[in-house]
Amino acid sequence: MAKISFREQVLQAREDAIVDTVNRLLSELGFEAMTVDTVAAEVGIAKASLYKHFASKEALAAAAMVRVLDRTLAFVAEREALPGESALEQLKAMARWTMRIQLAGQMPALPAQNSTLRAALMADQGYMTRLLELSERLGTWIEAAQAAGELNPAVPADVVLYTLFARACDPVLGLLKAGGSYTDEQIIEWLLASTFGGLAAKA
Amino acid sequence: MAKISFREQVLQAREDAIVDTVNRLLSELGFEAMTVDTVAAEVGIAKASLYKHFASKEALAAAAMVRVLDRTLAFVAEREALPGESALEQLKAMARWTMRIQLAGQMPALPAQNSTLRAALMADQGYMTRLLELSERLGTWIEAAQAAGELNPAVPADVVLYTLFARACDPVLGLLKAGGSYTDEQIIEWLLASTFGGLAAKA
DNA sequence: GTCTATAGCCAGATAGAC
DNA sequence: GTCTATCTGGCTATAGAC
Repeated sequence: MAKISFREQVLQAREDAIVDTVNRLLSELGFEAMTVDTVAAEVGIAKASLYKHFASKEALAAAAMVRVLDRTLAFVAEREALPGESALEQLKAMARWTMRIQLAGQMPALPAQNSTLRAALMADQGYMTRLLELSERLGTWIEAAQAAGELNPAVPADVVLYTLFARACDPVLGLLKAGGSYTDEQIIEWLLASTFGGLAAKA
Repeated sequence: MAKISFREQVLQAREDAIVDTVNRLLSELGFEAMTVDTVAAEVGIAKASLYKHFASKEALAAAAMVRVLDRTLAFVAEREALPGESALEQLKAMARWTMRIQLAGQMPALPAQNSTLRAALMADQGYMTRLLELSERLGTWIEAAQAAGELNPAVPADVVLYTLFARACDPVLGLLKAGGSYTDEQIIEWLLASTFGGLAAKA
C-alpha cells in the first residue's frame, strides 16, 4: 500500500514538473512554437515517456490551463472570504493578480484561433468545468458591482467578463515589459488604470 | 509601351487578388493555420506561381499588413484634414475604424509571438516605415489630447498607443460576435465605451 | 509566368526492446 | 515507464517542362 502510494507520489511529482515546464514554454513561445521535443528535453525525459503521461500536445496545454484555472479559483475563493471588500475592488484585485501571473511568465499563451486546440479544450471536461466555474464566480462579482453602481452602465456584464479574461493575456503587458523602461508593478498599475478608469479623462 | 503597361496592370491586379485572399485567410485562420496551398487554391493559381509573386509565406503576410497599414494611414490623413475635431475624437474614430475592419474580417491576425514572422516583418522596410509613420501620427494626436486634458493622466502615452494597436486585434470582438446576440455596431460601441470610459463607473 | 511533380524538412506520435 | 529509433503526414519551397 505505502509503496504504491509512494510510486504514485513520484509520478505526480514528475507530472507536476512536466506541467511546470509546459507552462513556462507556453508563456515564452506560445502553443505553436512550443514543440513536444523541447518539452521533453527541458524536463529531461524522452519524448515517448512524455506521451505515457499525456496523450497529445493539446493535452499538455490543457493540463497547464487547468492548473492556472485552479490557482485562479483558489485566489478567488481566498478573496471571497475577505470581509468588507467591494465587488469592484474584488474585480480589480483579480485583474491585478492575472497580470502578475503573466508578467511572471506563468500565463500560458494560447492562440485565439486554432481549431485543433480549441476543440481539444472544449472537449476537456476538467478545463471546461473550471472555466465555467470561474466565469460564474466573476459573474457574481460583476453583477454585485453593477447593482452597487460601481461599473460603467454603458458596458454589459459579458463585455466586462470577456475583457477581464482578455487582460489576463494582454500582449500590451509583454510589449511594455520588453521596452525595459518600467517595473512590473508600474505596468500593472497603468493597465489597471486604463482598464477600469479608461483612456479618456474623467470629464 | 502600352502593352507592357497593360501587362503590369494585369500582374498588379493578380497580386491584389492574392493579397485580398491572404488578408481574409489571415483574419479567419491566423498565420500558422493559413497554408500556402490554401492561398493558392483560393486564388485559383498554382502554388509555384504564387512563389513567383511573393518569396515566402512571411512575405505574403507582410504584404497584407502593408496594405492594412496603408489604408489606415489614408484614414488618418483623411481625419487630419477635418476641421474642428478634438484629438480625443480623432483617437476614438481611429479605434472605431480598426474595430470595424476587424469585424469585417479584414484584419490580419498575426501571432503575438512568432520568431520567424516577427523577424521577417522587422526586416521588411515597407512594413516598418509604415508602422513607424502610423505610430508618429497617432503619437501626435495622443500628445495633443494629453495637452488638452482629454486623456487619463494616470496612463502614459505609450500605454495609450499600445492599447490602440491592441484593440485593433482584440479577441473580445470575435468572442462577442461569435455569441451572435449583438450587432457589429453594438459591439464596437461597447468596446469603445470600455476602452475610453473604462469598466468602472465615473464615480 | 504558369503548371505538375517532388524535394526537404520538421514535428507529432508510435514500436518495441529493456 | 523509460529509453532509442522510426514512422507518418503536412507544409514550405523548388525543379523543370511548356
